[in-house]
Amino acid sequence: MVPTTDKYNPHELEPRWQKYWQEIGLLKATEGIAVGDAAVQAAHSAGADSPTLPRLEGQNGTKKAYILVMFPYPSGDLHMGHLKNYTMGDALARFRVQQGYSVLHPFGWDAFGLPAENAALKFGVSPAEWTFGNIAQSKESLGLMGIQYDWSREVMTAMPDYYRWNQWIFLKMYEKGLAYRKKSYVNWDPVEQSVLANEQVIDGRGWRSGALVEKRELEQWYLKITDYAERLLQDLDSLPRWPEKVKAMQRAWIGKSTGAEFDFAVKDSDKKIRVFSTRPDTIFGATFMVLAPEHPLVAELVTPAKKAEVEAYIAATRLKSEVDRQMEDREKTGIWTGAYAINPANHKEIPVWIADYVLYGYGTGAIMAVPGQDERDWEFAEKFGLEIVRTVQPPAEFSGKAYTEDGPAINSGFLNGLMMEEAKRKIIGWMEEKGIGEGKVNYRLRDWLISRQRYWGTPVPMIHCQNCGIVPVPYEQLPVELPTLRDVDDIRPKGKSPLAAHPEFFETTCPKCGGQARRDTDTLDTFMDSSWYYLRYADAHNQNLPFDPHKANFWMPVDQYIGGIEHAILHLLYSRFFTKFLSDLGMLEAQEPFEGLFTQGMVQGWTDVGEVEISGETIRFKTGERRSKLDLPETLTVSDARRSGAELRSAEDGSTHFWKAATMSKSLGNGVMVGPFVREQGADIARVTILFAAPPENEMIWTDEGVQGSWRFLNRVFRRVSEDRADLEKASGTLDAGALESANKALYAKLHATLEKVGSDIENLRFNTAVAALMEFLNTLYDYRKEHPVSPVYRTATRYYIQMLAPFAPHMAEELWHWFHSESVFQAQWPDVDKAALVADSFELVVQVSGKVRGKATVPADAGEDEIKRIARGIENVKVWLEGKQIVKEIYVPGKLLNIVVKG
RNA sequence: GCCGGGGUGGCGGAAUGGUAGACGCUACGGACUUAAAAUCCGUUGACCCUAAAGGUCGUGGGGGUUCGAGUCCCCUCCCCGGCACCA
Repeated sequence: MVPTTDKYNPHELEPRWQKYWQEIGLLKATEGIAVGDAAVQAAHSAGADSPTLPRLEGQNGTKKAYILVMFPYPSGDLHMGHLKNYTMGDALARFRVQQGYSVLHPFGWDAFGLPAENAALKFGVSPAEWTFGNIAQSKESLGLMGIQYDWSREVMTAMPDYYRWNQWIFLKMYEKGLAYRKKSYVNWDPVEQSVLANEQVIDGRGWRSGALVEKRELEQWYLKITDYAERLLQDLDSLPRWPEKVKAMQRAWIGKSTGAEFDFAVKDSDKKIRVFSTRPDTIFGATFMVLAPEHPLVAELVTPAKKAEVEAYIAATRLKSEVDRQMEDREKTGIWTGAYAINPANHKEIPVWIADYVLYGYGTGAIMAVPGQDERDWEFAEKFGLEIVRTVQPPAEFSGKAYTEDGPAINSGFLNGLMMEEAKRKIIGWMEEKGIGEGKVNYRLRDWLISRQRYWGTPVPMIHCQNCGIVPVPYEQLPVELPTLRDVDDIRPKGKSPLAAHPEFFETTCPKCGGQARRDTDTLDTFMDSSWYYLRYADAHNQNLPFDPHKANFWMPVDQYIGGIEHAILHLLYSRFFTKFLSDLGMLEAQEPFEGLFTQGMVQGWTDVGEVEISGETIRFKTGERRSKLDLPETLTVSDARRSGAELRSAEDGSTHFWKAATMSKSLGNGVMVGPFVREQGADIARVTILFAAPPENEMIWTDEGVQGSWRFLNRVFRRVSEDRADLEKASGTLDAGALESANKALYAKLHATLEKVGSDIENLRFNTAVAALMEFLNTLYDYRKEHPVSPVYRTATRYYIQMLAPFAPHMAEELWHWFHSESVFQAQWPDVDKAALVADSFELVVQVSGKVRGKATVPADAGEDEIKRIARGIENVKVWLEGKQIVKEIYVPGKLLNIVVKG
């Protein structure tokens, strides 16, 4: 017998039930078999009191639910901000368990990466030790919150039995021609001392270090994600349960544009300049050309007279960082090469310029400039006095410069009079006929630069042999293990991989010729680790493959993925790419990894930004550290502060401090830490606070008042059940839903309405309204008990109530459930909604006169329209408003409302 | 500039075209207490008028569709997020 108590005491009951869930393996996932079925059946055959039949069709008929939260970088002690998405995932997973689904709710660690290296450098511990320490701490916090995972499937990317499959996948990609090496200008992060992929450079800065990236010409490994560009774009349309925002960002990143690629001959030369344009129809208006300064043709085209100037410009461009190039406020610069090209459409000679507004990395690195139809070209032409010819007729009222919309072609020879689309078709046909070009689709997406010059990652499984060139490590030799480096100086970034200083690692023999060879000393981008971890959960201990396709096919796709918006492109795009690749390999049926995606809002905490001085309307900060972290100016006005939601509070020493809600973070030190909070207040209180305070996609502010509210609510639940306990334990007849009267009938109806709402709200992750419905129904239970004894309906209501509470406050629900039942509340089937109960036998009729509410009456549900009208006209106030008026028409909405439209 | 999402009480926020403001927080009043806390009960969009009732206005602003609009359509302002010389 499980011990029970009669006073709500989270500290006592929470650890007890956490232990119990571990013992019964509540979230142990099993392919194709409903979790807990055996236990449920045993409980039932033992005659346990349960409102519904157990789910017996588990073996083959059970639906699966794969609930996944983005696995974290192991960062040690967790605060409430970390816990929000885990709490959401846990509530959803528990709900699916209650519904009898086969649930996979796993957890793991994105354990490779720079923070561990940085910590190693700072504290002199090995990255592995630091990581393991953090994992232990984080796990403890998760446990304290009662968040349950199938820990038997825990994944840790820094373990050889995980990253060997990174290497395996990399080799498969190499076999398929999707992993390749090339020399190119790459993004170099001077702080991380490593290269970065395009996606990892935000506004010209490293996504993690924030350092301005430099361009370096290096030979690196790439993954050919561009081969999948079209599918990555198209399949976004197959994801209705993704936020529009994320899909829009991915579409923009892929950046598909349709146009043509074609050649311009160079005057007095056999060279050709190839350009890409989305508006080939405007070719007659091409009055000059522009090449990117890096374009290789520049050196060949430049005339001797212009050589010095052009070279100076190229040199100046090279000195500018990406950010500089953008910060110049778009003032166009450029220089004429002295050369001319021939416009193939009208055979005019047009000058060839170079300018840094043309990017070498996109299209062909050269453009035909059509100032009449392109704002940038117009600006350039205006500045340098180049010819402007309109080739699309703007509407009469048009007063701008370049006209970029549709219209009939003019000054365009055989295209004249055609609208844009038609003109495009015709000119592309003409180009193809003449052999100077063809229709072309271009993508902004670049291949994924995957090698990194850092230690704490997966070694690239490649061998460089003087005789044979690049040779892949044979599959049977995997994993290529990362050597344990103990000396901090061995780890320190030096501009090339730390592994390059370790002959014991890189010295090897060539698998092909057996001669002396050298291992690749770079490591793989850690985003590779997270691109397929969700598949490893399906089969976490497979020694022969990354995962068994059968198991992956059972669980995939992930039904609900929950995580932060910061991965809208990075992780989510890479994962979609990997899923498609593995699917092409025949490893997986799913074309998309995540069927439902939810991006949760941040958790904010009230933060003391620092002491301020106030003179009149002006607030001046006396301290600066937190202020600058929050991007606040040194002085601001009182009204601006108020408008931003900030508060001025007096400190104990009499000074005034500036307080503001800010995202909880380690660096601000404003996080409500899980351990201390749960020990003082309780896990269920924290869970309810997180889930109720705001819609989950919004940011929420963690406040003491919110915590108070959760405490009050849970106490009221506990008190209600506890006060009725003795009566509820007594047998009190059976519930006959069809024979209920008045208050009992109303309670039953409200119960089922709540049941339906809570169920659909959880499915749609609207936890805040689900909790609100539970609060509302609790008020109903209190109201009922003021006037009525514990009855069969009330017993059922209480029982369902505990079940409905369970996803949110699982510890309390389990406690209360065990007062009356011997199995877990999560093993009792979620009740079915009695649809008949939702049909009331009377309703409150709203009577409007000309659209304004003038009266209400309770009427029988089966009242006919004529009777409704009669009742409505009998209402005193309605009579007053109808007095002396002529009824024009009456609109009756059955079960709801009657609108009497009058005139006069 | 372009794209995506928003604008509802003092606050967080509810509302399949059908009673706007559910639920909670705050505040105020009351009960309990020697007192405080906790708890419980009540009030809490603005305004008018009440003995009871009732009425007017109200979802950023302006127009429209409709018997009826927070919700649909057009215009406009503002806020948040993303992208931004991508030819």
